[in-house]
Amino acid sequence: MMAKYKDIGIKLTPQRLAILGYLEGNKAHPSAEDIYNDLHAKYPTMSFATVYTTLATLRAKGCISELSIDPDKKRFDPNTSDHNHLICTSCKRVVDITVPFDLTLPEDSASDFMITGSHVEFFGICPECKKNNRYSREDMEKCV
Amino acid sequence: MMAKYKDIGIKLTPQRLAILGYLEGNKAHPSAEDIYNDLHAKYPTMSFATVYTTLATLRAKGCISELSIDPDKKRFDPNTSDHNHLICTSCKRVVDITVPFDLTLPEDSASDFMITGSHVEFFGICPECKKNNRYSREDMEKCV
DNA sequence: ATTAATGCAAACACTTTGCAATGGA
DNA sequence: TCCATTGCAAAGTGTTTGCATTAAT
Repeated sequence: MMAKYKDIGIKLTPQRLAILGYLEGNKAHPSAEDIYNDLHAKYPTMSFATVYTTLATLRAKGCISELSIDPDKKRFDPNTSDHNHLICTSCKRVVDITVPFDLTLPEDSASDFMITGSHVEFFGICPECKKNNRYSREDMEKCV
Repeated sequence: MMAKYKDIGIKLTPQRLAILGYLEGNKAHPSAEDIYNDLHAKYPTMSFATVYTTLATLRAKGCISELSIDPDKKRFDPNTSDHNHLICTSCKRVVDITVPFDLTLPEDSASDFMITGSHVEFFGICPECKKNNRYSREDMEKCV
């Protein structure tokens, strides 16, 4: 995410500024629906279409990244620097993992792919779900 | 995936046997649609509903796992043992990575989660897409 | 003034579900 | 026989798109 929105090179409409402001420093890895729901109260004219198209635009500009961490919906991350994630398989909360890992892939394991990146996901049960017993054996086996 | 299907403990209908046979040793990480398309020719009565419900049943029985590697559709893997994946961000081909990684997560990084598993995904461009120039800068930045 | 962005609603893609009919066990 | 499974079609999610209107530059 950029410091000054003008540098992004897109028209700064009130809707886009609201979305940019919402995402700035946001560590919740929100879905499009999360964003719409939270912003619609304050910006009644905010539409789903605008949220979706703005997210697509910001992604194309490299301002945010799209996570396929949740099998049921896309989640968005304003932190585009290299990092990994820890996911609660019960409530789908996602938290950042900033410790680095050595993910050197032996040349002969790469199947002649041109490797461009990697991502580690840890699965688990978050403290809240644990405390409230909101988890089952299935949740624990399920890796999102 | 089990050696003898009887051990799974489900009714072995022709449709389920077809799906089980299709998945056995399958390294393509097919989607429900892939499975339906490939089997429908041979088993004309095979329906989408049966594919979906059978996949859900097999997953609940622990015979297959569901991957959220592809943001647009669920992919299924009959290999339920611990392994990782390499994904072509252009054609969405998924290949197995069997080399192990040390993914020890420091206690203080786990945010009090009860860790239950992990998964590494590598992104890249497969040889076919590379050869046919079926990739863009966007594809290479896109991490599925 | 130009041209891109907006809101709406319809369309789309993937998945799930209700229900009567079927067929394994 | 009995009850789970099937196929169909409808419904349910999440996402994208066409288009007339609006507004940022």
